[in-house]
Amino acid sequence: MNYQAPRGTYDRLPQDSKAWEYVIRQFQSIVESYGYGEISTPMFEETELFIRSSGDTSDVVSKEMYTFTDKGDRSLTLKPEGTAGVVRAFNQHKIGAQGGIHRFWYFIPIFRYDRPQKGRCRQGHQVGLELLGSDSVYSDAEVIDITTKFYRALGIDNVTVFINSIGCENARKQYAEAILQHVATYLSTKDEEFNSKTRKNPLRLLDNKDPEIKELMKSAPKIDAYLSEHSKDRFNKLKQVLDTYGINYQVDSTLVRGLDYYNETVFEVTSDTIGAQSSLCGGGRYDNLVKQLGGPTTPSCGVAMGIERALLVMPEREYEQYNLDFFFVAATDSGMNKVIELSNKKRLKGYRCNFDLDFRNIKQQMKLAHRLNSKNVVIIGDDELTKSSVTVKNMENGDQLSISETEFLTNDVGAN
RNA sequence: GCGGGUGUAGCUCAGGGGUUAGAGCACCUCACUGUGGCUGAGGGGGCCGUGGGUUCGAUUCCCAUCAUCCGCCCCA
Repeated sequence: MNYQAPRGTYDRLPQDSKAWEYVIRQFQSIVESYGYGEISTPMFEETELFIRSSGDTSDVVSKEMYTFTDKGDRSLTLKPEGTAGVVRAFNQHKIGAQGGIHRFWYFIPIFRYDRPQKGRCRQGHQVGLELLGSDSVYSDAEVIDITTKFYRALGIDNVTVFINSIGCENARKQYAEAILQHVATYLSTKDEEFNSKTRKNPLRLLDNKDPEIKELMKSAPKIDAYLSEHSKDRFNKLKQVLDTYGINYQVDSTLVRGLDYYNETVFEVTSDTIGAQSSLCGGGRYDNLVKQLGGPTTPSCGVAMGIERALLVMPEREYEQYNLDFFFVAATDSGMNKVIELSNKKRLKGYRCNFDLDFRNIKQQMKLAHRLNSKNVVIIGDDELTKSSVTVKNMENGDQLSISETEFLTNDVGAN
């Protein structure tokens, strides 16, 4: 029997990890420059948590969750998104009890039972951040600013953020009603499944790709008309602040989010180069979620960015070519002890060192050094042993020099 | 969950109802017993995804299944 990774999952091998680590490092250094701290929550939570936060009509909850019952008969779910866990931890540890603003970042796997496709896996990975405790438009702007900085750091040019305001819950209800009225005649021609799906979340019609629906939605009412004065002012202020930041954005009044907890500002960055899964990240405000999950009133916003998708659109870049600084070669058996001694001393100084565990002949050892991409080879044979010296060979240009052992250990010869 | 494409060597891919299934790259050995890459010569490697059917005979045709890719859907 040959085993393979479960459908929709993949192994990340060392050669893929350079790009991966680069992405994570960029994210981390950006969010840390804004004072965000890492939060790590369990990979699974009570199923109820996700149903309460994302909403039981969302596809994520209704058909994509990895839910299981443990031996204590608890219903648990591998997390399909990051926000719910952070908010749960925030409430559990009473972090918001004294008020104030709290900034978290995370890097997590997410699990969704869905048909695998380009940019879509059953175990995906996200980096994200949550800014809890501020209802200021400056908090929206900060999150959007970090998002654009992140993509720019990855070399993804001309990042455009699509933004929209979906207002407060009340406005959304009224607007949803208006949409339903607008499509009433059309709905009467469709089957029951489509009808019930549409009635549950009418706003999804806005970004539907069906040409017929697209045409129909052109004449549909716009959300602006249903926004409260407060929401409108807020959205206008946000646009001004984004201008101040110099952020490239575009208002898209059809932009809605699939998870129920969002309100007011929502945003997304897309790419047309990765096929159907064009969304690189999604975020927005969730002013009621903390309270809804049992905490204090805590207006908040956040964003989650898909790592797999970022990697798809990211331009190729050169990563460091060498995996080792020194590969030690023992020309004869008597050199082996010295090889171990010197490689360990160099390792303690932070150099990446290795040698042939099988101690084959010098030619084989050289080949191995080459294959392991070592910057230098250090040759230790009988000559070197009697002179207490080493021969250092630069593997790029083939230059070779003989230096004393002490000089080799104290100098940074061959380091660069 | 629905539709379409593809599964042949480690990788990229040819091929084709009939002895022993190919190429390029990679790998190993030797030329080269204290020196990798370059060159030359040689070599190892395959249940042709899996299960069933048709057939004298299937890796090739048919069905199923699994995986993978693309689209729908959904979303990151």
